[in-house]
Amino acid sequence: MVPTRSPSRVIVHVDLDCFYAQVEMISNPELKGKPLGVQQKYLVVTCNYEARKLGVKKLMNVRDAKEKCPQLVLVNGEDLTRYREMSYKVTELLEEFSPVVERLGFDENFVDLTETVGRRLQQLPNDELSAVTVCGHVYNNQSINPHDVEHIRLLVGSQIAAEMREAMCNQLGLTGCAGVASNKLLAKLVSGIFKPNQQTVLLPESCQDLIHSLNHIKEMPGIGYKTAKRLEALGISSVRDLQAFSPKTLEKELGVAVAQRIQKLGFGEDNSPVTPSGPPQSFSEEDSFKKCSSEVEARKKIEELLASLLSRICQDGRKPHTVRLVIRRFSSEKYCSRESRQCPVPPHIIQKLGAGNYDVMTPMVDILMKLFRNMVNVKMPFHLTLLSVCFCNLRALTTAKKGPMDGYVTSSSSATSHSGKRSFKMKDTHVEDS
DNA sequence: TGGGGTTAT
DNA sequence: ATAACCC
Repeated sequence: MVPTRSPSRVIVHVDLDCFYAQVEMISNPELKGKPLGVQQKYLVVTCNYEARKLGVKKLMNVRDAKEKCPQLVLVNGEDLTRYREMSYKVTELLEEFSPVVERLGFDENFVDLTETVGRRLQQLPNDELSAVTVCGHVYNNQSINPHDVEHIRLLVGSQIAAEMREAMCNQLGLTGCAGVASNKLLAKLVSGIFKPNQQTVLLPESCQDLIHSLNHIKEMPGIGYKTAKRLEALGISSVRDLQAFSPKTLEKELGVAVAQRIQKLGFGEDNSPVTPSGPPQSFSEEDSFKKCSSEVEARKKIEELLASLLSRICQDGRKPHTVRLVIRRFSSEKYCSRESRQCPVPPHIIQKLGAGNYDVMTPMVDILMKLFRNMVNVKMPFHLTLLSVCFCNLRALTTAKKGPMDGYVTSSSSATSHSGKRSFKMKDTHVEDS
């Protein structure tokens, strides 16, 4: 046997255009054609292209946006329910093309099309292979080699990407971009090249051009705020700097795992798999505000968050075995510093969660207030700017019944084993059940 | 900077 | 429990 090299992958990154604004325009078609912004608190978190043409940017202050664009129509987007629902419709639609779909936020998905492409090529007679055409743009306008199998595979990927966008438009009324390449990093980078509602395929020969088109390492997905700052301190600001930097020194500075991963990113290499997201691992609701400084005030807010969460949990059907409370304290210095406490959801409450129960509210609020007092000394003055409640450690069912099935792997226990693994090590703070 | 999410340590 | 990353 000759060692056989696995074929390179075909990955598509699908990125919806100004997603929240699109959902709002579907909800209220009168908004179409007008400059529209979606507002959360005092921020325009996203806006449609009419608004962008008039100078509105993402995450712009409402004041600045109105000043730039007085005709701007604003809708409140603090309730994510409709966005979340539409987001999962998109993911489910994409899963029809390949089960290997990974969500990134609400408006982006990666799909591994390697097998789908392989199957399509097998269906094709050999003499038609070189007749395969591209859908959409080719990055750099690079010429296609009809005798290069890798080219052909990516072109078939571009055809499938076009079918995906057609289906999104026809079935959901949504437009978006797509990028097709041999890994997630490159697919993501190339999807943004032609912007709204277009798609682009990257052929391997243009890979270096694509990554060097980035003006700064911070634009590299996977290099965030913190790492970019540390790299800058090392004199690394361009992708070329990152490529040329001593690997050993980088490992000492960032640790071997991060160093090796990001330096590979710098060469356009990314072997991370498209990991099917499946159902969410956690449900959370949060609210930010200028000031919350009393326990009763906090309880009120926590009750609101909890009520929404319980209805979501109920719809999902799975049971959360852990609950967490998150706070943000007012402090001008620390950027985005949050504290949290979590504990197990008592078994008798877990049981009640299915039947749309109302009397879980009171005991759950009691638990959350204990977590609250564990973090906040309510006898001292305090100033919070955010509260968040999170349910996680979700499991299919609570089948602890004894019976003839004991010792067998049941569908519920196998469904639960994966998510059950990750949290048993975590420490929960002890709150006595009231 | 909102209101979410994920994984690694 | 926190810190990093993503949108």
